[in-house]
Amino acid sequence: MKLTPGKGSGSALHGCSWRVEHYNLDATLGSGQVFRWRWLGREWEGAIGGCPVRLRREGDRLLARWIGPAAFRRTLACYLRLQEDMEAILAEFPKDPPIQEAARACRGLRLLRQDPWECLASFLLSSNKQIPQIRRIIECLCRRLGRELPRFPGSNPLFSFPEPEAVAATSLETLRACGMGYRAPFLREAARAVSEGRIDWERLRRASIEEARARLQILPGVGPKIAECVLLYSLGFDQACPVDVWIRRAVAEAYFPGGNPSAKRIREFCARRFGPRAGFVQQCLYEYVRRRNAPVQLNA
DNA sequence: GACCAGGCAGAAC
DNA sequence: GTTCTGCATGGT
Repeated sequence: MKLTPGKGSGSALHGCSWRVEHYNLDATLGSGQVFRWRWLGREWEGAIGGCPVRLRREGDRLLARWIGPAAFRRTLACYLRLQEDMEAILAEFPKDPPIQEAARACRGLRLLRQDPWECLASFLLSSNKQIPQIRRIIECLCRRLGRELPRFPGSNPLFSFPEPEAVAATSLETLRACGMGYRAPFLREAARAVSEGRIDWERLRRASIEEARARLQILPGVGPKIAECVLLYSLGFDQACPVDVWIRRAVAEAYFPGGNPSAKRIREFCARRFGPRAGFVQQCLYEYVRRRNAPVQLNA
């Protein structure tokens, strides 16, 4: 069923633009912190909170169109973290040559403020998977359990991220049919925990990072890396620092030459060295080493 | 066929 | 406490 924007303000086509500095949209939407944006050749298309969105850069402006209420503009600005002072954030980066080099190479790379449920579910599906595979699994999940959203003229079908209640009520066979393998029971249990209120996002936002981290790691399948992703990308903890295989290799190479530090030692090192904006530092380093070692197709 | 991927859990040491 | 191993699946 193809839906078209109606005349009501809740499903109308809206647009706006912001003047932005140091905002690399391609790097930000393609940097492995989020998996559902797709490049259409001239602009990015995605869905936030059930609203289809298209984004592009033109000169010093960031242009947005969406199908939904006019007030969605504020939601979008929050999601894109447009109010951030990147100069001030970069000033808090460590002065180490490896970090400064990564920061220079990734100027304009931003962090997003995502929906915590979508973020948790996405990174639960990310373990031991490559980004293109993660994207395919999530797309399949949305097609099967999400709802079809209104389309921009000429657009392909777009689906919402499924609600936790929908995932909680789904059979493991249905989940596994999306190619998620052993992660299926982890995803369903997380969906149950969220839908039953055992994971309370507002409470986690107000908690200390230590408490929020511990509460997330109670969930099966959520360890140090996935917990840090949720803390950083959706709950507002900029000091959170996901350490994955890329960060581990890069940090070991730069700071432990000839050594073979354990994952735990690398995590502790990053938390200590990267400072209060460790999440931004980590994102720059991640993007930098991925570009260097395996050129990223940002517009793919 | 071996190895790896935005990891994690449980067993072995 | 740290290290090793299996886990589903798909790509190289």
